[in-house]
Amino acid sequence: MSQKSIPGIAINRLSLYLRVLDEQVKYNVDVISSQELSKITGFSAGQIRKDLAYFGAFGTRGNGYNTMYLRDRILNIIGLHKKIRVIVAGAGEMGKAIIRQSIEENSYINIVGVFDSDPQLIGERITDLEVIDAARMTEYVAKENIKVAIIATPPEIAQNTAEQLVKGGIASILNLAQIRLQVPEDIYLHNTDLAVEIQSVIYYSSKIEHVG
Amino acid sequence: MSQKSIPGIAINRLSLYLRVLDEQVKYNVDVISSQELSKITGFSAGQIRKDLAYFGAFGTRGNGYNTMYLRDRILNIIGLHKKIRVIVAGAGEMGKAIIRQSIEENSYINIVGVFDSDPQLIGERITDLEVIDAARMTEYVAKENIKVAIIATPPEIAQNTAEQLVKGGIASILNLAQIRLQVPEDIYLHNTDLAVEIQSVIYYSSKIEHVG
DNA sequence: CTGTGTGAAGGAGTTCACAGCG
DNA sequence: CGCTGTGAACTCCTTCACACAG
Repeated sequence: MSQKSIPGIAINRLSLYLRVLDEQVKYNVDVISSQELSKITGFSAGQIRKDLAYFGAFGTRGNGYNTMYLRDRILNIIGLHKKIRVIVAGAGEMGKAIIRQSIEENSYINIVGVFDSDPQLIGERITDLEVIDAARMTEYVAKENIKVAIIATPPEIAQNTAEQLVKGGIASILNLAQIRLQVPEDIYLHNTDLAVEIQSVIYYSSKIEHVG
Repeated sequence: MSQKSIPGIAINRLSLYLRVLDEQVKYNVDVISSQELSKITGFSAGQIRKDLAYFGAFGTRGNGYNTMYLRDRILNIIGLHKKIRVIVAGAGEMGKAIIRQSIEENSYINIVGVFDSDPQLIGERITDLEVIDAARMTEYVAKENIKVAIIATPPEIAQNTAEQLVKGGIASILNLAQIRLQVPEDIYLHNTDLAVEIQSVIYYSSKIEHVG
């Protein structure tokens, strides 16, 4: 099952191709070339072809890619066709932002539960989800067989939250808390640290005065 | 001023070293080795030394790095010592989350303005900031000479927002909206797309069943 | 003798250019 | 002929191993 040497970032790009394909399908465009995808996404046409070729030959030579077919292929590659259930730990502003964005702007992300330990938040509704007591999270993950979780808690409790998720049998975590987490080797952990991203942007703000 | 071939990701790691150094200074640790930094951050000791070496020789051989000195050097490298002013476009949940995180958890990010076009939000306070009418953003950026902005608007208005920022003279943008933006070449643009990150985590959730 | 600083080797990801299929 | 699919070249980043300073 281990495809040899697929760049991790290629998966991120597939998500972006998917978004473009959704639009094209909506506008009744049947076929799109790597050249056109390149113009829209900003990635090179060669890279797009290579990304797709990692997983198979989805296009028609001399013609391009069928938008509906390619979209379907990408959904299958990422695993979105299975509508995998995702939970969010933390119902603060970051948790709410994630849930709203996912529900309002992305039909492929299926968030089924939100947890928080703040009694003020428990029971509150975020879109159509009711915030559940975080004390019940481990049990929920185990019982419902949840494999993907997003940590959007304050940094102080993020490690403990991760441990509860692991205890419940989680496979994969997106950590949005501003702290490095320790998890067993067989758990996939991806950190997205917005403070780090901001600081990186600050760094470049002084480096690129009129290039060229 | 163009340092030769510094990996972009190295800057992100510097931000993380900075966070560790802050903690160590707080606990009155005077000296830290690349080995110890490695244990805390999870990056290899060699990589840490190399990252630092891109910018100079900050350690003492046989001893390690002075925590306060190294922290100061990193602040200077990233440009955080100048307390560069940052604005946020969009006062929805994502905007609020960013502002709260920055103000409560990160003393190096200096957010000075928030903008939104929703009359319901204009005038509302987020921590100590009052939401300003988005119609005044371009003028504000120009007048106050703001160089760094975060876009946290709905995707539909993100491109227009970017254009207003550019018109005002922005240098560098962190885009959190779920859309690809077009900006002039001399503007540094970094996209962090949480939907893409989630989908990537979903992809790996089915790929890494008990590695090894 | 410890831990930094660094060239050199290795690996990962991207670009190039073209062969090959429709 | 056009555009995909792909090996080979190239660039970028990481790891390695050791010289060297304190």
